[in-house]
Amino acid sequence: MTKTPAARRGRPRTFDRDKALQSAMNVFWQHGFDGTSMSQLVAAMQINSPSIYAAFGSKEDLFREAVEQYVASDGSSTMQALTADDDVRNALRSMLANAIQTFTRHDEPRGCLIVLGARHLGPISDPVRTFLRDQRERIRVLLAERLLKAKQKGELAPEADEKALAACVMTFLNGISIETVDGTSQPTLLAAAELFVDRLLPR
Amino acid sequence: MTKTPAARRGRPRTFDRDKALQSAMNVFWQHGFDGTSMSQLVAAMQINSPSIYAAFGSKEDLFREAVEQYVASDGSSTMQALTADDDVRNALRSMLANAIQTFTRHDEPRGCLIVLGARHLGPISDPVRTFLRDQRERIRVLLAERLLKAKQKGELAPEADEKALAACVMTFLNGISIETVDGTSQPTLLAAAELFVDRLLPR
DNA sequence: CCCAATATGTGCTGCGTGATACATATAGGT
DNA sequence: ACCTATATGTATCACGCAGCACATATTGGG
Repeated sequence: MTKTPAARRGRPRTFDRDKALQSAMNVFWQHGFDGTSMSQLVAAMQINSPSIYAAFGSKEDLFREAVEQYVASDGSSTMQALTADDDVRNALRSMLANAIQTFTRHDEPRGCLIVLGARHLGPISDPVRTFLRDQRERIRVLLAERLLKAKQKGELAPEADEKALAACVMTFLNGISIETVDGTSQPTLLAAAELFVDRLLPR
Repeated sequence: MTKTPAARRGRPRTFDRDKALQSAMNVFWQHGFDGTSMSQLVAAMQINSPSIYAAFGSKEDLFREAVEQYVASDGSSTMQALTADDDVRNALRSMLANAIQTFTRHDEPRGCLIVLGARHLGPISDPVRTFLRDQRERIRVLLAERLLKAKQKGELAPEADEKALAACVMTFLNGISIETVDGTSQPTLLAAAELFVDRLLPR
């Protein structure tokens, strides 16, 4: 017993609900929930705000639907990579590669909607954003210098790539910030960090 | 020739500029730049907004000073750990441990101001935030399941801790999002990911 | 043909934002 | 004492925000 067409009464929609949701998802993906204003959504979806509210409920409801759509499309392909290959290493590699490509697919990279969606993000020219990025770059340089020194002292294999290692540590360090705010317990993070260092710099 | 006391004219300040800056830093640390309102700053610093503008210039100038203070205090102790120990592994371990403790030191964990400062973050009860955290938790579970399967198939050492490994991958994955919006190039990230997987899951 | 039901567009509301104008208060210089 | 310079507190500005009231338009059912 499939659902009947239901023969809806009243004036029909003049826009495609799925396409409108897709447009909304892209705006949310780029700017986060708080960083996205109704006027931006109105412009991107090409619908006036009362129609948005009528069709989706509220800004928050719209966001939730957008996230579900994201998970079902971009997100699921990344997760499929995890189970597609029989070999764990290949599976992990292709999953991470898939994620990186998804996050950088657009003109202005957006990262992961699930990870950054609750966060505002101003324009790429935002002086605050640029300022902070410079601060982070300094840390990356310090890490590479420290690793280079270790390599010269013979603590690391001569063929070790200190810049790639620094990039690894930097990524891990950035991830820690997300996790702490997420509420991941301190012991869990400390254990993960121990494991990370032990594996990254084998004796 | 040290700088003369300068014998400032006019009505003197009734508040301690450094303490006010410290208070501002804490608010920015907790809520990010956009997420912090002037009224929050007024409440935390115990100064009316005209005095804040007179003493610090603008909200953005105040934020920059707050970040510099952060780098000079909390940030520098983390970075000192990197050079304190002669052994690279110990140095990296203690740096990461120091960072984790700094990020989780307060009632509500704040992560790193440098990493998250350009991003808004609502209250911990924010339904949007909770919703997204749940989505991320699902990914962590999927990762652990995949790794457990691999362990059972003998692809991983029997003593491997799939949950700790999943936590590691999760942290790395979260970090990738930060890096992509930072503008780190795709090849750099892909290389770091390759290196990460190779080291994390040794044959 | 008229009614009920749904969609659309105009224009608004109350609120919080970052920032400031203005009058007043308090200091040093001469 | 008077002038200049700085700090403070009140009260306010114009603006953008999420959301909605209301009238109008367009459909199917009877």
